[in-house]
Amino acid sequence: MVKGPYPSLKEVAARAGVSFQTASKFLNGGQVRVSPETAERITSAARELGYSPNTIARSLVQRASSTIGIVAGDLTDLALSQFVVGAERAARRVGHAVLVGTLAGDEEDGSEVVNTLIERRVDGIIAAAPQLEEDTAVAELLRRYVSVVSLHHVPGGGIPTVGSNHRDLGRMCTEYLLGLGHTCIGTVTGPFRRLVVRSRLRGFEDALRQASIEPGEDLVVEGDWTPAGAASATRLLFERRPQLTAIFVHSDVMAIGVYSAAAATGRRIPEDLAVVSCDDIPFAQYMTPPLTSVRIPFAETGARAVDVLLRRINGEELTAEASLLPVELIVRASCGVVGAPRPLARRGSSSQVMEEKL
Amino acid sequence: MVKGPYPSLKEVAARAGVSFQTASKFLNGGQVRVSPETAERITSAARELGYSPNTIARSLVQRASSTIGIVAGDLTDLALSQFVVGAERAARRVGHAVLVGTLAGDEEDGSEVVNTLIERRVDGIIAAAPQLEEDTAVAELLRRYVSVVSLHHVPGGGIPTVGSNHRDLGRMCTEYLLGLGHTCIGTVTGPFRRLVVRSRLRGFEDALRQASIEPGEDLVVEGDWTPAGAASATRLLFERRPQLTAIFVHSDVMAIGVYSAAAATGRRIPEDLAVVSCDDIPFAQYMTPPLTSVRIPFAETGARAVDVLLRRINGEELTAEASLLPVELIVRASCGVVGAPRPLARRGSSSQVMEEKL
DNA sequence: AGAGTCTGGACGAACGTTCGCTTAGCGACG
DNA sequence: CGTCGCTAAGCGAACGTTCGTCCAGACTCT
Repeated sequence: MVKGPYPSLKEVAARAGVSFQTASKFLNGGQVRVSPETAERITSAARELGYSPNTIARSLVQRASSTIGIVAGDLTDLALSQFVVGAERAARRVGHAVLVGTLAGDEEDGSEVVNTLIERRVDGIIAAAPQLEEDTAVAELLRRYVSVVSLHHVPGGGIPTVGSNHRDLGRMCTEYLLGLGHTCIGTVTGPFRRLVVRSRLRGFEDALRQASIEPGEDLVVEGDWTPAGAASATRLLFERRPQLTAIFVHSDVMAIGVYSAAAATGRRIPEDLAVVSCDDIPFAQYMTPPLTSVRIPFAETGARAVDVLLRRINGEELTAEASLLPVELIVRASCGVVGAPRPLARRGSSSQVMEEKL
Repeated sequence: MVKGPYPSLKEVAARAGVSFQTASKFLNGGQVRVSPETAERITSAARELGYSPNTIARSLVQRASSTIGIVAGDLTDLALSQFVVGAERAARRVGHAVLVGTLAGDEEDGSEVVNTLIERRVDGIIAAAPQLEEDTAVAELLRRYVSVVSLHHVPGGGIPTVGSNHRDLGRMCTEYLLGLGHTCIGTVTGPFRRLVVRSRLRGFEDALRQASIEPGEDLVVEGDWTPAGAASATRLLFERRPQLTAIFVHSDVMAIGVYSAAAATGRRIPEDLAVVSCDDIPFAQYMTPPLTSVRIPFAETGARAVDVLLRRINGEELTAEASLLPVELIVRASCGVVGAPRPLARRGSSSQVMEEKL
């Protein structure tokens, strides 16, 4: 199915009786002076021919593609897909298109994906793949060729990050449980090799110390983001500390495992065990009992990432290494608080300020 | 942060002491004869300079961008994100990149998104947005400019479709329930304006008729893909037919609502009510009881879509209007069948044959 | 009335490739 | 010994834009 070639500026100009450069300036270039008659002739010629500017040629001379690349991890993950959606909309609003490369399999060659983007001369790249935290080859590639903003930490540094303050997040959740009167609180985390996980853990420990509780190592069990892994992690916590009354778990998907482990050991939620989680996926409100969880603004983060990236491309030197977005605790019944949800918010980059205080 | 300009072929050639056209032929063009010495000189010059071919310039002369566009609906939907991942990997494997445009808000201008892709001269477009079923403006645009393959029906026809046979799917689910001995079976569907929904409904009716059961209209209630909507639809079914013992629901997310409505009316699953659903999202196995659901191969469909698109671009006339992929019923406890999951598969385009038999 | 200043538009060059044609050199063949 | 054919490489043109410069005419000012 070969569709006809697109009409070029030359053809439009010929039909309008002007030089193609004049047509170019009028149609695509911004501010030009043409007489009203020629304007009309060019406009209608373009309309009749169905002219559509060839961005490829434009990019070639302007040496900018108006396209940004996103290297995404598992798009099936709700967090990442929301991020991509937010980024794409923001990019489109400012006239940029988005080229995505996925990095699903853990042993896929990230360099290959990045090279595809670089060969297409994207103006910049947004890295949104957790596995890039450990990939020095890709980090090198990114640093070398192109402006980059990342959602996660990239080895070697020098790449600005956007996201939320996860140390704050960990502290907020823990403080919430402490405020409810819990004193023996465990946590089921994501894999330790992830920086977010370690940050949340630090926040968890911060809060406990501030409440004069020693954050024992036996209160922490590493999970693997799956319900099954979280379930066995939870059972381990119960064995170590039968008197445990609250759990801070690092994802809603793992919270499912926490729920089932609680049921399996005869504990009721929230009467015997309070659970607070992270992500606030849509499903959280349909769990029984509905899950209290931290909403992380992934879509907004995507938009922010685009914003930061575009500024870097324009040569702005951004001050903060990290661009922070506030998270919000969505209170539901899993901690025993009933009635209308009472949001407990942390606003703006005040989060950063708070971190610096400690 | 302005990164240095990329080295061009001319620079590589100068360093290697050859003409840039020769370097071009050797590095990017396939089959050329160069002497071993020059080959070596060009190779090392390219390596030392960090040469990366400029696909933009290449696209300009070849009039093909090696890029395909995907117009995607709500990427947050697991089905669509899996589809996109599958498509992207398949495209990359054959040297194509993927430009995505999202169409999240129901009243976003689809034409704008498609225009962005067309201006970038994508070689073809994959439409993966249900809302395009009703958008004639976009349909017109697509038909006019570029090769297209769609996941959904596009108004006006003429655009090949990939996906699964949903009439078969509906029949399969219903037959499964009939085979279990149920005779009063209701269904909670998606919105009727979607073709998939109507196809599944036809399959549902096919199966009932074949079992000599009249498919009464009161057995069908339209849902809106949300758990809340599905819950009230389910209650309506119970009011109309208190003796109902089985429900075929069109998505796992809605199945959550079915479960809660069953609980609210004092029915146990699977003892009093059998539930079979569609999508088989990861969460289905963690519901209580685990949900029997139809696995639809979204990732494979994405890969197939790329395959079909590329063939169309190359001028192949595909025979079937629809390229079909088999679905598979994943049996879990929600229909009362316990023990090891017993997959019930429909293979290949045999599905199509079966549809034609009726 | 001549010099200066706009205004509308034309024109050449460049962006980094690919592609087809030409050419220099060289051995082989009739 | 002239011609043919082959190999390795060069060269010009083209792809569809943007951008800066140039130019002819009309108008203004002194």
